Amino acid sequence: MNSFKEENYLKAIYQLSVIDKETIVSITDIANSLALKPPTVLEKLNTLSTKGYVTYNKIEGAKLTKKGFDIAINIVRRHRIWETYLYKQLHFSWSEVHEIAEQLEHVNSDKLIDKIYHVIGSPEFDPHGDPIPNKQGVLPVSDRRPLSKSVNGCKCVVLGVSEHSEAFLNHLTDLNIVLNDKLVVEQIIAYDETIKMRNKNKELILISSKAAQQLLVICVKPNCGCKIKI
Amino acid sequence: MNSFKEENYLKAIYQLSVIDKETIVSITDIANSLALKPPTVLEKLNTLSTKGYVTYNKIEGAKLTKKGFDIAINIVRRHRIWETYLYKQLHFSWSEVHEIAEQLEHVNSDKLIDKIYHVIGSPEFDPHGDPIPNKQGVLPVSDRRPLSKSVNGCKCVVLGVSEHSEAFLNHLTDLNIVLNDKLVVEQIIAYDETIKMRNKNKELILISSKAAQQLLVICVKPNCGCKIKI
DNA sequence: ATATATAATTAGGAAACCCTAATTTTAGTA
DNA sequence: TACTAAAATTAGGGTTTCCTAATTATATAT
Repeated sequence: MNSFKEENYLKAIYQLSVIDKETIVSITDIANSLALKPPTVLEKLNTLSTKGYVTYNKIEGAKLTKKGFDIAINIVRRHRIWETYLYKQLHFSWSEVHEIAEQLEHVNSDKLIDKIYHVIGSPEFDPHGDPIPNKQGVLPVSDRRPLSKSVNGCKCVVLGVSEHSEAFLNHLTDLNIVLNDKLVVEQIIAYDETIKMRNKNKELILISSKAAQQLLVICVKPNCGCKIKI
Repeated sequence: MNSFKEENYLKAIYQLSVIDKETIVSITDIANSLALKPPTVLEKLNTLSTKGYVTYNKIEGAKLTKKGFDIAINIVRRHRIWETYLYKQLHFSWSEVHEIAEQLEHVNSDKLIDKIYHVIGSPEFDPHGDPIPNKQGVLPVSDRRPLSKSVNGCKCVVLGVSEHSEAFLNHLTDLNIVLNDKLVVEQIIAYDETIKMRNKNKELILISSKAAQQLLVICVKPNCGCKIKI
């Protein structure tokens, strides 16, 4: 019975809180993320608060309650399932998928989600490498981590990205990095932490620290020395 | 740029005007069909009118302009395509399909509709026998007509229904009438126009005039004498 | 023709959502 | 510490969407 708008508020708060567990979710953050103005957000936060979906105060910022979290994580689940379905089943490109999923995620039918989730093979991660929460809202665990946390000699596979901007995705294309690529880290340049690595065709790739922080990989061998905690 | 709500108004006006070309679409009709109150509808009709989607006055009722018609018919197109997709591709039952399609029809992506329409084989009619408008909003022609317009001895095939109520669909199930059944009309009882007919298993079926008006069929042989204009 | 339903309209108001323009806090810096 | 920039909040207002209650038309039926 909760609206499109409310779902988007809860999703935004969830997504802002996931970026960094410590920092508080401020009104300004939410306003920026939803393209609204702070007073609008404050007002809505108060009603969401009376409805028991969030708690809010200046010191702690906005926090989802269990009730609010359940809704938010479910929207995220729907979004990632739809994205995967559009990509794998209807052959959309990754750049097209997000916008349509933003609409489809609000279609309220658990049975529909169950069916399309089954069709795509009930995966734990979407093609971007983002984890798909299960029905209980629990995210699958994985050892994926930013490429930036690598050590020399590490062999890893590209699982996804943590930034979805057009600019970043295009940059990866330019660098000739694609999903499921195997990369071997040759050197991490001490001065600016640029990473020198080779892909499966032994081509040399240089990637900046900034970009490496947004590229998610998994080590081929466990306990290879990389800092696997994301 | 037109909202969910506006789309539903335009669709409602379209659907009410299709039932009977002559009768005017009144405020009360629209209010009933959308579960709203007359003043609400009147107000909206005025804004839809200034926006150029409808014309309205007490004598002629609400009428779609070309602009309004184009939107309405497109929603109908999306709805019927989604219903067919849910039924044929995701194996929903017909009773479940409508409610979900009511939501999906508002998802704004022509490319998505194109894709799923292609997947279901670009049919001209949905499994209920309802015609699917093409992109230009033109309905496919067909010789389907109500069973009630039959003549004795007519052989026809069940194509669909013009009433989608639970009660009517259950009644058909009770009568053991299913889509694509071939029926042979044996007698139309003069007094109350009850139709006596047999299905492919030669079982005798009696159907009231009221129900026969809602059951859409097509004659197996053209020019068999039935009044084919719907 | 007149009384009585039914439909349309007007009036007025509430809630949801969103804004700008102050004002007040809070935090960061000279 | 005092000043300033940034963030939060308050005040007040606009639009949309929906309502109830009252009024005016329009049919319908006796």
